[in-house]
Amino acid sequence: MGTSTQTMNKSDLKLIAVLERTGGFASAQELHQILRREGDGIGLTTVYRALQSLVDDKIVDLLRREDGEAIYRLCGDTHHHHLVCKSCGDTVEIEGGAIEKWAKTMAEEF
Amino acid sequence: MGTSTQTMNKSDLKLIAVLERTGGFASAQELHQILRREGDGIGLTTVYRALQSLVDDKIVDLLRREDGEAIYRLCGDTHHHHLVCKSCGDTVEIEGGAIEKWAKTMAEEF
DNA sequence: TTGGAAATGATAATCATTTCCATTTTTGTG
DNA sequence: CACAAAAATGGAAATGATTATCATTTCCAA
Repeated sequence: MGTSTQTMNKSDLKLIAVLERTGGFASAQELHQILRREGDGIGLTTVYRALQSLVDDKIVDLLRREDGEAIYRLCGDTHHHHLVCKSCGDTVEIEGGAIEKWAKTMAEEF
Repeated sequence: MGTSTQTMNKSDLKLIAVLERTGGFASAQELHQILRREGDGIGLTTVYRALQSLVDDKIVDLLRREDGEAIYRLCGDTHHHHLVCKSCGDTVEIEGGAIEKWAKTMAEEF
């Protein structure tokens, strides 16, 4: 299933570079367009493959837009937490500061 | 955009009934199959429309499977919380007990 | 009964993601 | 360097969920 190789190829590095440059979230399609616009003839298939392996290697986080489209961003872009829902298995990131403030609020109630 | 009408039609009621009967999450496709299997000739389009309006009226929660497929369940099926990510706007439900236990853990650290 | 609005559902269109597969690039080795 | 095997690449087709269209049917008030 996953192609978790520990080895980083040219495409992986390209994707990391774009994600660094753009910062924040971007979909596979968007990342592909950006690279194309910059003159890189990388194929959409390769973009999907690279993102997949980066996610497998926990170098990139995968989350979802409201419409279900997958969006990616570099792990460690900001201090954040992963919340995994016990019932549906879905994972979401929460920006660090916000959740800790919230935790503090909760702490007062308990 | 949203067809939030406050008025409940036959299809809406059918969908609520299936969701009650099955409990838990189900995708539009699954709900459609279940109804079909039970002899109801309801169309897939209608299932999507009914679910959409139930979500608009906050009668049904919409979440996502890992692969991005939309899944639905009756609001109030279980005690749960909505966590809204500040950065991406995504919303996820967390089962009540789990998050409160977690909050308790966090409380100890603060 | 009747006219119009709402509902329905089959079909086609859309769009992200995957699969296939043939071709190119890299890599290890003598 | 040369060459074979392995890995990477990308275009095209396939897939699958969701949405848009549109002709037909159901509802209901006058």
